[in-house]
Amino acid sequence: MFRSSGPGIDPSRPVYVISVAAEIVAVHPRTLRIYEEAGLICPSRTESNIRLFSENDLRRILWIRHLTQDLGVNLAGIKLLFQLEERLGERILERLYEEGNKKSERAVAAAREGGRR
Amino acid sequence: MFRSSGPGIDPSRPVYVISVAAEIVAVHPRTLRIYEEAGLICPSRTESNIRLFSENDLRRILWIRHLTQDLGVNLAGIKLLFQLEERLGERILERLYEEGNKKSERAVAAAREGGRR
DNA sequence: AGAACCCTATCAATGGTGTTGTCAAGGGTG
DNA sequence: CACCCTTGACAACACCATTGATAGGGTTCT
Repeated sequence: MFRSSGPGIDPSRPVYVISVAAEIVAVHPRTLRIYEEAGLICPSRTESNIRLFSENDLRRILWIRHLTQDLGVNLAGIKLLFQLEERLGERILERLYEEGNKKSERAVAAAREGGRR
Repeated sequence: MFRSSGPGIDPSRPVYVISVAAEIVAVHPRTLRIYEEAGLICPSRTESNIRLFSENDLRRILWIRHLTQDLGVNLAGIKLLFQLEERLGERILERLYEEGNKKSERAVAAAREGGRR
């Protein structure tokens, strides 16, 4: 499903520093920090406290983007949805809104292509 | 659970006109019309097109109030949550946030007491 | 060492949302 | 007839989401 899910590549591995992550998902770094403050994402940190985002983090960000930009849900609503997801087992929201997710994944793939040029 | 769930009283029976319903749940009538426009509530109508709210409608409104006022979720988010509830079977959200609901029910009971004076 | 990035924290501008409020013009009912 | 209901529009107010800039300080790489 994910371009980078090939052999030897772990989608949960933290690799992108905030400026790179922000460029890939086409969002201001400030916004990513706000998402983290709101408890919506939780990127890893290096020993020297620098945020590192994984592919899974990017996917989560694009999912948040879909909810806010396309559906108009605010951050409080997204937080509630994520809490629901935790309690009801993994991929319920995503199963329900697969089209949105596929869109997100295409966007990631495209963005990563673009970021690589 | 509901004071009015006694014998002979149907919580799904449409009885309250908008001004009465608004007074009971302590919300402006304008707000209730906006909730309906947003697809969050669907009160019955008389033959002459006048809205009639049931006890269940009031409970739903107080649930919406809890989500917006206490949790800060916006109407788009609530709509999504309601869609989830529909697809995942009845009272999932309410089971998760029982304290909020009990609060809502106490509020309804109190409001109806007050409205009766 | 210096450039370029990261960190936190703060302030501000912009556009959008939620809620209440009011006005108008018209219909139903005591 | 008075009063409440209807829809539709407009406005005010406060708050939120996003982007942007700034300051002071740390990390990484060349």
